[in-house]
Amino acid sequence: MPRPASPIATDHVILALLDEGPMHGYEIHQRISTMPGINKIWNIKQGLLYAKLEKLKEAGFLEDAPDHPEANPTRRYYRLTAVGKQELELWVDTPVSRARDIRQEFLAKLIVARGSSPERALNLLRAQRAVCQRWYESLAAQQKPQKESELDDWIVLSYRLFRDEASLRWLDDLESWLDQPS
Amino acid sequence: MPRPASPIATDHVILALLDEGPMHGYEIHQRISTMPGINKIWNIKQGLLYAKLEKLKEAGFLEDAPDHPEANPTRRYYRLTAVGKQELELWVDTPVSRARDIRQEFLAKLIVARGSSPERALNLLRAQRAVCQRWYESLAAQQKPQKESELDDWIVLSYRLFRDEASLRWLDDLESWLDQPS
DNA sequence: GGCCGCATGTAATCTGTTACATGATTCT
DNA sequence: AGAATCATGTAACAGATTACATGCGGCC
Repeated sequence: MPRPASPIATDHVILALLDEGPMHGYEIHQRISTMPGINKIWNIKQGLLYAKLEKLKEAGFLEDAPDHPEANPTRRYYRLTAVGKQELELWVDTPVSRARDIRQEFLAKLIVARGSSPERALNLLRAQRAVCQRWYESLAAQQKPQKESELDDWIVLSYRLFRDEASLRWLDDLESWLDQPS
Repeated sequence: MPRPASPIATDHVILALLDEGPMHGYEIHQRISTMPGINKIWNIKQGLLYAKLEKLKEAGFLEDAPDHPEANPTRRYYRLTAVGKQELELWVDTPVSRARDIRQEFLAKLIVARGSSPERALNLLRAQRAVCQRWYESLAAQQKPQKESELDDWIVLSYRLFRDEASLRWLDDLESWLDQPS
């Protein structure tokens, strides 16, 4: 199964839920749409969820759990496979590599990581901060163009500088916030 | 022709290019992929561009320009219609209504507006700032949850606060930068 | 009986990406 | 002649949304 080029956060949140134990589609949908934090980031449509579950099964990340006590023709339970678990762990511990992925994917990782352990969340936070720092520095290394003709390039660049600088400060704030359980 | 729910910036950049005069598909693609600023935001795939041109024609925003001196079976020229021009003007002067649309769509509008006139760009900038301010205030009105269970909600909220605050400062900076042609 | 909530899906449509097919023109 | 670039498109596929279809069970 080819790994998608840009990892899809929604899939991994499904895996994270199933890490708690076998679950059926409807329940997954209920859980996701009421999960604090996650339900502010995106909402998955029911139709798509069922399709995704089948795909995740084909990819080997999930398997049917017909032995589940409540499994029956009207309730189809899925369970996380070892491969799925491994995929999940890797995803959680890997910071995102594009600034635009902070908004949804990094937030999802962080929430999932916090559900696992505070240390894990802190490690992710620090790893992401280091990546963020590199983005910022490579942007800052580009100098303002003098020519009027390149002012449009600079507008885009300046936006990214503000955005990445804000991300850095936010990550710092969050770290000190999560570090001391006050 | 139904207006798409979330306006598509790429379509309007195509309209903006054609506002300069009739052009054929290949030329539009070349222009877009070398346009300062715009080419930092997105790149349109050739295959998609030709499909889009046909759709924009069906929607009445463009029309064929077979009377163009260089039009021939191998070069198909399009021209902006009055409806297309109107659609373009409206798009340029309307600030984006979701924070996430700053990154691509607002930047595209701003660059197109600057191509039209400095005043237009400044007006857009100020209108967007007002919208941004409202986002920020409605976010800031929500208080921190006390319960541990809602900390995940707060993480998402705090991210948005940082992001929107950075957008505001950036817009202010840009305004003073563009206001005085130094 | 009729409605609501549970539970699973399918079909149509849209937007976009990748890759390919086709042929003309221009450059060396 | 051959290669690069100009120029237009098609086909296959992927991801998501919307809307619909189906059936079960409990409640009023």
